[in-house]
Amino acid sequence: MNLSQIRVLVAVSDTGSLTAAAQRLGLSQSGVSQALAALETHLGVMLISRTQRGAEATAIGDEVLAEARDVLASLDRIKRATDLARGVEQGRLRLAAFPSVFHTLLPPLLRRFQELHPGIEVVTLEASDTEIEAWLAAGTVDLGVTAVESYSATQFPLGQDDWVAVLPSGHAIATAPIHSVSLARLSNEPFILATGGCTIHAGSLAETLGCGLQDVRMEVRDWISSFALVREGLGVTVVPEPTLPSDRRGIRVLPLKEDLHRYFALKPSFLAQNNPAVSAFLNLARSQVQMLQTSNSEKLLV
DNA sequence: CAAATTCCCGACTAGGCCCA
DNA sequence: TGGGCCTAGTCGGGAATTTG
Repeated sequence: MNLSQIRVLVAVSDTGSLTAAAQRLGLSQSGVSQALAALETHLGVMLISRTQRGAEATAIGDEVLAEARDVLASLDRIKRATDLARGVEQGRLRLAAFPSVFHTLLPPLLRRFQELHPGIEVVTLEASDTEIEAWLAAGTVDLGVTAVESYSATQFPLGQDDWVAVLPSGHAIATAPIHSVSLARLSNEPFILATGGCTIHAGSLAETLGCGLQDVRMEVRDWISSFALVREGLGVTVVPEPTLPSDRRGIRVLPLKEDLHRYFALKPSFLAQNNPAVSAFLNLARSQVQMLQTSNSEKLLV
């Protein structure tokens, strides 16, 4: 009996098939079959029941699997301890967020993380917040940035956006001598609804305020598209302030009278709670946020 | 509609290669 | 030399398709 056979046993149990286990371990299907058979021969019991529809642990297989997982967990702890002793830090962090977060909150944090942990590979994925939630639930990613209305215990505060109104420069409100406008006032205007791949957007904010958007002319995912449509005079929109374009010709930006924010939270996958790369990233985010808070920064990381 | 055929997937065996 | 892994070939069963 050896560690390779134990890894095969756990992989077959996790994936439910010898082929999938082989793909996970980087072996051939045949190699997995032989390793498993050798383990069963050595122990004298059938651990995995093979059928045409897949493979599943027998009763005694379940008992052996519990011990096998303990063995692999111990091995991981030994590896981590020895890596630490040698000053070697390796691993991978899969991080998902929606596009606007990659343009605003994350770059300084990712840059600092790579400086502190050059041995950890960071894989970033852009998605909508519903996709991110699904990936976190499935363990497809280790960490996700989600937009929330308030923070919960399992989430880690990352930052916040202020919402602003964007109007065509020739619009009656844009030419009026005012310094702010209410979302309630804009909710009756022809509206370009931009979501940025997030379920918290001008529409949901208006619903929260009890007014709702009365005349949504178009719904777009991309913030840049919404600015182009506003510039053409097709409607007004409300967007997070960091997404505003540098070229503001043809549009006017006004703060909202309502105190509206979009909060961002770092959320780890339940499968990644013991991942040292995830712990390292959360620790860095915590220290950066505290540093900025103590310097009286209005926003956390922006 | 039921039986026959074909296709595909998953698993196993035999034989051979590589390396410590 | 033996263990670990690979490729090629084979088998069995379910699903899909064809045929009468």
